[in-house]
Amino acid sequence: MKRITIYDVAKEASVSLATVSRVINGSEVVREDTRMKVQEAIEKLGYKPNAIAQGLALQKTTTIAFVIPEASFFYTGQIINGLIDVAKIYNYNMVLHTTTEGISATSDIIETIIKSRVDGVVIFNDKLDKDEITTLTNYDVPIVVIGNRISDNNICSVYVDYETLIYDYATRYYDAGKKDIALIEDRKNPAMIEQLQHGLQRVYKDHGETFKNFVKIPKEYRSSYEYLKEYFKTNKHDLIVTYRDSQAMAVLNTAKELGIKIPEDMELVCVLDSKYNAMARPQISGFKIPDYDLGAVSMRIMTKMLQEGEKDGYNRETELSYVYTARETTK
Amino acid sequence: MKRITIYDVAKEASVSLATVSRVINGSEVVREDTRMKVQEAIEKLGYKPNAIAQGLALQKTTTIAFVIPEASFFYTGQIINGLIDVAKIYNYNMVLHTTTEGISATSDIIETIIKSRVDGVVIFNDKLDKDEITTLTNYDVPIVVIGNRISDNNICSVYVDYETLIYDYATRYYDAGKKDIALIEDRKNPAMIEQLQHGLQRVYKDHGETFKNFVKIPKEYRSSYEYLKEYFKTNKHDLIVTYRDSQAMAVLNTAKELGIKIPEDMELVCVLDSKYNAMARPQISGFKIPDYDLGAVSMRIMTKMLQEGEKDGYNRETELSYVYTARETTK
DNA sequence: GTGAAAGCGCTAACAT
DNA sequence: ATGTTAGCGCTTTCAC
Repeated sequence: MKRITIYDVAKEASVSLATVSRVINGSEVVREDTRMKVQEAIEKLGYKPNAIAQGLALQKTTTIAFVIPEASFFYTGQIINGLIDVAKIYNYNMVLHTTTEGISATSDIIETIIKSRVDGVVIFNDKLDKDEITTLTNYDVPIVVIGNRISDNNICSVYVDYETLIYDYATRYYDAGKKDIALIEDRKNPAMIEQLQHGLQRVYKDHGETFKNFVKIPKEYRSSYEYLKEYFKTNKHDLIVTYRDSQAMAVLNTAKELGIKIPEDMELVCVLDSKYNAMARPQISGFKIPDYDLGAVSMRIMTKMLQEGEKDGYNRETELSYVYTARETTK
Repeated sequence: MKRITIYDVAKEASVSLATVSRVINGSEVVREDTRMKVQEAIEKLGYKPNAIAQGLALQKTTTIAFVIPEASFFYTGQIINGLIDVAKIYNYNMVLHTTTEGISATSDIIETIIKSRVDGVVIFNDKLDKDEITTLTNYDVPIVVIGNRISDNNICSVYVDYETLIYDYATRYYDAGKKDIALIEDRKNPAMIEQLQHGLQRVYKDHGETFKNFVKIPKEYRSSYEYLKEYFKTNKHDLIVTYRDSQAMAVLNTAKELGIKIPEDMELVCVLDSKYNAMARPQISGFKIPDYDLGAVSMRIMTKMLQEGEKDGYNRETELSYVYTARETTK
C-alpha cells in the first residue's frame, strides 16, 4: 500500500504542495475555495501528514521522553497518567524509557533519547544520580525531574517534601512522649527512604538525641515480611513508619501473628497511601501523595519551558503537598 | 547550541558524508584507518545521528506504539515492563498512548499513531472494539492485541483464556456438589468479566442449568465494597469469583464484618492474583497471570512480524497459561 | 493568494 | 574503498 504524500494531495487538488502545507497548518492566507479543494483531496485520499518529515523540517518532534526506573508500582502508573493527559492537551507525544537494571544502562537510554531529538525529557528516578542528569544538561534539552528537588538552567523539578512531611508528623509523636519511632527500610525506594531518614534524624537532633531505629532488611531475607516476623519478636516501638503499602501490611500481619496490638501497643503509618491501605484491617493511616498531579504538573511545566516566550511563567522548583488520612493504625 | 550533523563530521574527518554514514551503520567496506579517522571526529564533535532524519530516509522509525486504557493497574505496569524489556533488546523505542475517557477518543489516538509512522502497534484494551482495530488494519501496520483472542492478516494476539480457566475451576466445584457459584462484576474490566461469565455459563449449561449469580454493582454505589456489604446480608454462595484483588479484599472484609466465615461458610477466589492477595488475611487464592510475559511475548511477536523474512516464524494467536495458587480462602 | 525551490539530516544506489 | 547524488515528506522563504 503506497503511503500517500503531500504531493499526491497537491496533484489531486491541482495546487502546489506549498498550498497543501498551508492548509494543513491552518495558515490564514489561503483563499476559502482552494482550501476547500485541498481539504476534499485530503479526505478523498485519506492523507495523513508524516510527523517524521514534519519533525525534520521543523527541527522539533513535539515529543517528550519519559524515563522511569520500572513501571511497576501503582503510583508510577498514576504519574504516567498525569503526564499523558496533559501531554495530550498540548498535543505532545510521549516516548517511554525504563532503566531496568541489567537490561539497559542509563547512559544508553540518554543516548537513544538524544538521538531521537525529543523536545524535552521528564525523569522520575530514584537511582539516577546528579551526574547522569548533568550529562543530559550538556545536550541542552529541557528537563523536568520528578521526585527530587533539583534545578538548573534548563532543569525544573516537581516533588513532595517527604523530609518535612515525616518531620512534622514524628515531632507530634515525640512531643507527646512517644519517642520510640522506627523507620522500615525499602530497598526499592532508597531515595525516598533517605528523605524520611533525614526527617526523623532532625526530630531527634532537635532534642539532642540521635535517631537509631532504622530497620534494615538483611539481604538474606526474601521479603520484609520474613524479616519483620523475626524483628518484632524482640522489638517494639511507639510508631512504625513505612514507605509503601505492602510493607505496612507486612507489619500489620506480623504484629497480629505475634500478638502485638495495633494501634494499642504500637502505631503504624504508611507514607505512601494507597487504596490497599483502606482495605487492610485495621485500616492503615497514610499520606495521600498527589501522584497523578506529580505527572500532570511536570508536563505542564515542560510545556511552559518549551514555549520560548514563557520563560518566566513557571517556577524552577515546585513542591506539591499531601494530605494525611488518619485511619485505624494510629491513635 | 548548534546541532552538529553528519556534514560536520565529514568535514572534520575530511571524508564524504557517505563514508560517515557507512561508519555509523557499521558497513564492512570501510578501510580501518578511515574508520578510525571518522570515529575520532565523531567523538570529538560529540555527534549523535539524528534518528528523525534516519527515519525519514529509511522509511521506518524503529518505534512501536503501545495503547492502553489507562496506566493504573499493577499488571498494566508489568505488561509495559515486559514490552519495554524486549523492545530494548531489539532496539525499538516505545511510544505510549492512553485512551483516557473524555480526554482523548480512540480515533484521535489512531490518528496520531498513523501520523507518527510507527513500525507497529501493540494494543491492550478492554474497551477498544473490533471496529477500531479494523480502522488500524486499513493502514496496514502490524498489530499485536493483548488480552483478546483475535487475528487477521497483520494482526496477532496474545492472551490468557479466562473462559477455560474459570470453566475448569468451577466445574470441579460443581462436581463436588458446591453448585452455588457467584461472579462479582468489575466495571473496569468488562471484557474479562464477560469471558468469566461465558465460562461459568458453560459449567451450568453442561448440567442443563443456567448461571444466574452474576452480582452487578449498581451504579449508585461508590465502590463494590459498599454494595457487597448490603448484598451479603441476604446472600451467600459456595464460591465467590472476583477478577481483581481489590474486589476479593472487599468480599473478605464484608464477610468478616457480617460474620460469614471464609472459607468455611463461603469460599473465595480472585482470578487475577497479586501480591496483595498473599498479604490479605486469610490469604486469597488466585491465578498467577503472566502479565510481564503478556508484554514480553507480544513485543517478541511484533519484532518477528517486522522481519520480512520471518513471515512464518510466529503464531497468529498465542495463548499464555496461568498457575493456580491455592491459599486460605478456598478449601 | 499561490508556486518554485531550498533546505531539514540521513541513506542508498550509482559512479569512480 | 570512497565520493556524488537523488530522494525520504514536509516547511518556509522568496518570487510572482
